[in-house]
Amino acid sequence: MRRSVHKPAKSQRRAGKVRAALSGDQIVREAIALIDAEGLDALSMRALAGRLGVEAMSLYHHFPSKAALLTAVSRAFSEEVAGRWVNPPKDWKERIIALGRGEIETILAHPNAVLLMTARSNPGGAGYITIEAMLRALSDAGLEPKACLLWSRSIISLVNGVGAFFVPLTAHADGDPPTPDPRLFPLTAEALAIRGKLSVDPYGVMERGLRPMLAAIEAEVAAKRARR
Amino acid sequence: MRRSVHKPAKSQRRAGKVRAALSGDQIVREAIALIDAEGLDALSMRALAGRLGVEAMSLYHHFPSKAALLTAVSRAFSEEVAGRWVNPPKDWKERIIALGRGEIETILAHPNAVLLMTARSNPGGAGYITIEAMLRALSDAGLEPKACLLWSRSIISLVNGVGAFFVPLTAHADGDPPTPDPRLFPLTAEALAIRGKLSVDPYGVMERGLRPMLAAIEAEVAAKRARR
DNA sequence: GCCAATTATCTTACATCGTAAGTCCAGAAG
DNA sequence: CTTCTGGACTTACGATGTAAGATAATTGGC
Repeated sequence: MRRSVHKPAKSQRRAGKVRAALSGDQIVREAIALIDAEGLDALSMRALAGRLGVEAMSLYHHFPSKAALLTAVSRAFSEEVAGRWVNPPKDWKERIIALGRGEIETILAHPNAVLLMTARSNPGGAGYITIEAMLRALSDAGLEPKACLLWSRSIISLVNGVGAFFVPLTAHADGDPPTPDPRLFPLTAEALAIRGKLSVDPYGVMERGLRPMLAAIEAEVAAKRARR
Repeated sequence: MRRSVHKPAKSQRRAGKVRAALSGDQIVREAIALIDAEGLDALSMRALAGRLGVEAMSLYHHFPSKAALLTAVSRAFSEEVAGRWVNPPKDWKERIIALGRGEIETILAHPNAVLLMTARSNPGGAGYITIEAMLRALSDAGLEPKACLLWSRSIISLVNGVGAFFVPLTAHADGDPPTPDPRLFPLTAEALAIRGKLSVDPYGVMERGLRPMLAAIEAEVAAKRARR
């Protein structure tokens, strides 16, 4: 038994020719491909390794646990959102709307990952780009840090919720077929009936929900300035 | 010693004829207790059965699958929201705010179940009460069904997001400790620092985000009426 | 009260999951 | 070359959801 070194790899050789068969990025890419193709539940360490032509345990040399892998995947999605955010508008309101659009685009591009994207708020690393951009926009609006935090949360929730609404429902493989009784819940039944054939622009829906909030923020800042 | 860590049923059988008297409602109640006490991940069929003095497979006579059980749990939470919604206000805006308050109260009462409550939208059965109430309020506001559906989604997302924000973060045992680099993401780092010591009223935050949306709905209805 | 039918529970078993521990090999360093 | 070492492989374990069937408790008919 030798002394165990046990250190999460930070090596990252800068020798430009190392042809590592497996890299963290490659694993994350393949994980996303698997999720897109077969759903979040299909992402097991063995299945993912199989796609990479490798055994399951090999993945643990790049991520300490499956949870860490999922965090990395979530971070990759955040980066994708940031990537869609090309030449951000100067006006902070338009900037926030553009951010929201990128978020929804990414959700719709990876419908099977919607839970990952909406449930994990702290992706770490480069995943903070979008959060920082959001806070920056709110800060530019004139809010102080605490208000930035609270409003950002409201905005992100709204955007994610609208995005999630527009991913095609998964035909609920789980649980029940819970169609509401039209006599007890007439409006709900009608809403569910429309639900499928709804042809509206997700970004328009987001914007209609978002603009009133942005206007309220503007008014809040103006009011505080006037009071001072 | 491979088995029989617990076997209460057998002793009961020996002692007499007292049976576990298992019912769907009781299972759901115990599931909620387990989630509240030990978290969502701790809810396994065996653990739940153990709490009920029963074997795991017995649960399958009341629910066809674990997913169905979770749906039933989610429905129970919806019913709890409805239960908090005593004497609803006349004004549709106040009614929506009251609904949102009940939702957040329920989320905060069951912090470990926040994912269940926010991710499952179709609880079925009596769980539709709150959705129906929300749609009814929007309908009273003067919106037509399609607009009701879209706006309800925005409102629910906002409310759930604000509620989820205020559940104490679980120090997420999984994944990474993703503190952002303050040089790259100064605002994010600051926000995370405030995050813990934030003392604000969740309901106030919700209301501040919600009222602008409700005002926008009112304006939308008024505009359409004027146009006609 | 007794027996058959029904219902709810238990037993056993299996495939799959995440992952701990240890083995093995190829390439870099001396 | 030899040695070191990092990454991939093998094996194994406990936990999970649940299918299939055995078994016990309850109920309804007489």
